[in-house]
Amino acid sequence: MQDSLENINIRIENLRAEINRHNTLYYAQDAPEISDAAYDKLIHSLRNLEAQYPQFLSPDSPTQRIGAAPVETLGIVVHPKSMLSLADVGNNEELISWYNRVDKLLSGQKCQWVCEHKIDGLAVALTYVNGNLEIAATRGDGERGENITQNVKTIRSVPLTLAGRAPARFEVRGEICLPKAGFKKVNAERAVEGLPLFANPRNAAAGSVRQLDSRITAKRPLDLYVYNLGYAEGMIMPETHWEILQFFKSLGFRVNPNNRLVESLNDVENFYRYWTENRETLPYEADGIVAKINPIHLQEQLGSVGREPRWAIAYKFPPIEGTTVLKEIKISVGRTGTLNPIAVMEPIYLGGVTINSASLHNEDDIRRKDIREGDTVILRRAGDVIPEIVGPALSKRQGSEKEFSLLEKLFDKEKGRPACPSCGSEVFHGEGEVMYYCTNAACPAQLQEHLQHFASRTAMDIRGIGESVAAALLNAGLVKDVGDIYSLKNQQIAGMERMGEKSAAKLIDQIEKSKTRPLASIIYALGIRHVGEEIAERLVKRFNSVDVLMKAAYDNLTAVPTIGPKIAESLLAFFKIERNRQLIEKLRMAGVHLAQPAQPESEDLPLRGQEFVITGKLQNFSREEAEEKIKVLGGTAKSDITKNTSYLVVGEDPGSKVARALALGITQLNESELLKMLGMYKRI
DNA sequence: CCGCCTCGAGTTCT
DNA sequence: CTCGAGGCGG
Repeated sequence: MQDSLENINIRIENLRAEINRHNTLYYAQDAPEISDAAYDKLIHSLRNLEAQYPQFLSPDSPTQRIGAAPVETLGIVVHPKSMLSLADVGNNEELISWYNRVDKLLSGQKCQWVCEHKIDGLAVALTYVNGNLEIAATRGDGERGENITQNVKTIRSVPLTLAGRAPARFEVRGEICLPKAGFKKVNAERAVEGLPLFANPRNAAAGSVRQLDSRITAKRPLDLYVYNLGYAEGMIMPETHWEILQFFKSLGFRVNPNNRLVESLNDVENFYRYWTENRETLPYEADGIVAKINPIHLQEQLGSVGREPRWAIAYKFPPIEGTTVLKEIKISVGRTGTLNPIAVMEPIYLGGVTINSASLHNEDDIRRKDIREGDTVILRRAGDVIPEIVGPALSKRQGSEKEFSLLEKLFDKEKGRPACPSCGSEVFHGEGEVMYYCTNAACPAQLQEHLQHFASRTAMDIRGIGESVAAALLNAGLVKDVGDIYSLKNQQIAGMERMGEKSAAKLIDQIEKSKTRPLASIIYALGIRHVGEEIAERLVKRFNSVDVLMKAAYDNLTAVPTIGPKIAESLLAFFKIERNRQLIEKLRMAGVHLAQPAQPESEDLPLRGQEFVITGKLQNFSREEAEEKIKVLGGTAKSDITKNTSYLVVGEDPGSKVARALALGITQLNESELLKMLGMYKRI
């Protein structure tokens, strides 16, 4: 046993070397040789060995990335060479005049440039001694920063031991950031735990790195991109910035693969333009580009002014937040009759797209933010894509803007009362409610939305009826209520614009198929207020047919779990309206299945009581198909994770649900595991 | 009555 | 993905 200790030490060392090699391949070369799972296995065996033989534990071991016990405070580190900040320009003229100054100082010497992204993160300096990470420090005020060594060691793209021959002592500088995906995950977790959310990835990265307990840092998917040499001792360094970056890469650092070596100012401008358009595609937040003079001797010749080097410049991207004029607040009618205020704005180009309008949700929201027609407003395309009006730019307010009042907006002079903008019907506003409603079930605007909803995938699943076809059917007068689609004739459809024989036949076919949709989908398709997919499902379980449901009294309805007074009244009101009763007759005549035999409730289906949520793309079937299969086996499929969720099925490119599942300790399944689970019961 | 958990409805652009 | 609203338990 005794003599094998030496062997164990060798095994441990070999494992560490192997893991470090894969780290380099993964982070620096971007060319992994093994799967993540295989990598985790290596880490796992190393951790086991180290736990068994603690005498071989080393602070440089890749397992130390899990973090260490908390410290009281972070220490202070004095930077041997101060960390400067960058001068920045905000437009092309400023860039050109900056360039001209430099050109003059260099007396016209031509040189190459390196273009990089200005990643929105936290600048750090890492000191390596004899190839090992010694100290990691924040930028601080440029002279002294905080010691964050323990925390930085948990970041996987930070090499703890270098892969090649390095200077005896040197400092590398870079940016620690939290990639967008990681940011979303972290915030999702915090939301679950009820903690305040980080405003942006930069704050999240800074907060993570300054943790006193590095075990918390270890859980944040931080990244490091290196971009500068601080200083180096004991080795001759390459003569250009570009070569230094390549050298860093060979040592195992992650260098941004988007960096470019270019020839002229024109190339710099092109780099900037390209990334202004495409920055949304980057995995991290970038707030601009940085252009650096490539030859080190020219950098030295230029030196610095104050706290800013003269050989580099930051060129900021136009903000993803912008201001524009709110021309008018329009009211649109939703499918349930909700009257929604929409901001119509001067078109503004923001983050790669031109935005014309944004929802203002409701009157309360508008009042709260004090948004007025004519205001210059601040528009944001936050984390996700949907534009949001943040508020008015008060400094631009003239005084002529008018406060918004929905009722005033809806006021019809001829009728002497507020009226629906589409049909002129009366408007209803429930006590204590935020939303206003159009009271006319036959309102054309509502009808179009309703038709689209009726045809939607989760309702009647009639492919081919989208916005334009729905509008066309209504305009042509072919459809007065959704039931009319069942009496459409091929020639009628083919006669409409942009509709040929073939599409018409297809549509008729789809409509025919929809007659056998599950009863719950049909009830959902009716568009009864407060009755979505979930409630429809419960109603079917209890009542089995539309006829029974129509006859159900208030008490029968509220006896169903999760159905209370509001939903019961909404159902009663719906079925009381003559028009709706006629619609149901129309559906019946057309042969739509309005009843469904009682499900064998007591029969023990294999997945009974199991709740599934699916995230990401599946390979073998669509999400809907997968959900259908789960339901057939007695399971339920939901769209959101709750504490009752049994499994999260994780497909390709999953969303923030993974984080939620982790936080709630919910079992995750990959697609093949789901298939296995479904396959086991295939015969049933 | 309040706070928690879910569900429902609307949402921009290409 | 967000907020509002409904249902229900404490």
